[in-house]
Amino acid sequence: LHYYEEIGLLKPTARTSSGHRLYGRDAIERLQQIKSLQQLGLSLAEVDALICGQAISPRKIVADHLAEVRAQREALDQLESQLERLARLLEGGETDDRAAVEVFLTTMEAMTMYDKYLDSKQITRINQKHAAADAAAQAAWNAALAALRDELQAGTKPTDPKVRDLVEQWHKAAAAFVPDDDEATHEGLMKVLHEEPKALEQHGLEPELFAYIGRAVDPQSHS
Amino acid sequence: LHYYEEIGLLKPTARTSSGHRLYGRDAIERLQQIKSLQQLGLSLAEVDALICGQAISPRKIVADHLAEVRAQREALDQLESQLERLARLLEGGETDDRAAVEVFLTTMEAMTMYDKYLDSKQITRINQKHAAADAAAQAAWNAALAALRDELQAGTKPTDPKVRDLVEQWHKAAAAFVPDDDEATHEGLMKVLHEEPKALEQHGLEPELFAYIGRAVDPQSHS
DNA sequence: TTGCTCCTCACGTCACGTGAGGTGGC
DNA sequence: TTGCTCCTCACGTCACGTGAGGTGGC
Repeated sequence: LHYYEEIGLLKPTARTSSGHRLYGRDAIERLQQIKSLQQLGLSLAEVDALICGQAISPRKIVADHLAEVRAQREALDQLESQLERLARLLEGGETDDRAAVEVFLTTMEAMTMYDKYLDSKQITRINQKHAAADAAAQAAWNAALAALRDELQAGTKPTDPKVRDLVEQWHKAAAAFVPDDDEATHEGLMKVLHEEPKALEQHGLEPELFAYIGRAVDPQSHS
Repeated sequence: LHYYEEIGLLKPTARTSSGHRLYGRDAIERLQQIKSLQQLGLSLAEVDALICGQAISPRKIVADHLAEVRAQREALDQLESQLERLARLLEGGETDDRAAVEVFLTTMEAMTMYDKYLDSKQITRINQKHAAADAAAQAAWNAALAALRDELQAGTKPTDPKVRDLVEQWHKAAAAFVPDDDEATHEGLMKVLHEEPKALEQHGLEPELFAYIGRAVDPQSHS
């Protein structure tokens, strides 16, 4: 209240001889106006412009503010769903706090990585599919990768039918985790895996193994 | 970036002989972590607690923040609809800025008054009904009030059948503006009119006229 | 020599909140 | 005399941004 006086918004109606502030009806009404306008999210500078009769169009101020509030709310909407996503990912995790922080930071990193290549709808769909996938699908994925790793270490050529067969199995296992009706999602995921080595790591894939699979699918590829 | 250093969040990996800061891979990774956590809406103090390994449960932090963000978003939702309401009310109004400010402040005042007695759903319904009402309904309302005002000035007793008949007409006109299927809305509106003289004024009713109508409806009332 | 970036230090932002130290009215 | 509220003045908040004035590297 003293602050409003300092910036010239609200003057006490009078002062007692000892200096105490006295507020009359008019001052109280003005205070209520100020508070109402503030509740709309207007800054005190804007409130001042309106109340002190700077002849500014209130329609414009309200419209501008509405646009701003809409933008903020949309940002908060997005933030909310991101936090929900994060909360779900952390749900079953570590109970030890130090380890949990590790997981947390890694998860965050993964999320920002995926956000670079996929939009929020695509990510939501991937998460849904991922949550719906059962343990068997996970096991199949791991088994295919382990077998491929063995072939890589044994020096089997990527063009070998055995390898191609394993890659085929791996693809089938992957299909349980990824929506299969959207080409853009597929492309985005492949981009992540190609350009972010850390993303490979988080899925239990070494870059060498990924390159090996790549050569099995497309023998012309050089990477 | 200098600020992060000041509060001890991020140290440059090294300095050149002339004092220029050099940031290595590790510092950049840390910076990305900081930025990610900030984007989630965490304060730098919380980021510091997480990153510097104060062993704080990230699940709790995320859950707390999610609750906070939800509350903020709900507040913004409400603010948004309030601003929309205000924008609609100002839509057809004054083009002169100074007069518009008057209307604006009066409208604001009315809105805060109604908000004290009715919840947002009730207000939305009233506004819908109000917007749907045609000019004839408005004319009927005005005519009934004008006739009642004449009877009051002529000294007709409120118990007179003529007056009761006019009050009946006024009630019918009012029904065009107010949802008729919710008792609570009715009660709230009556409370506003009884306790806020300014609300009466905004509807073109003097307190004396309102009291006169009150006596016509309920002769026992003393006010 | 001329720009250029980087340095440090300090102050401003926004709407208050919180003391420190003092005084008037009951 | 004892609490109580009110006064003024000044500094803190949060995450920087923006100068002022200076210096190193090309």
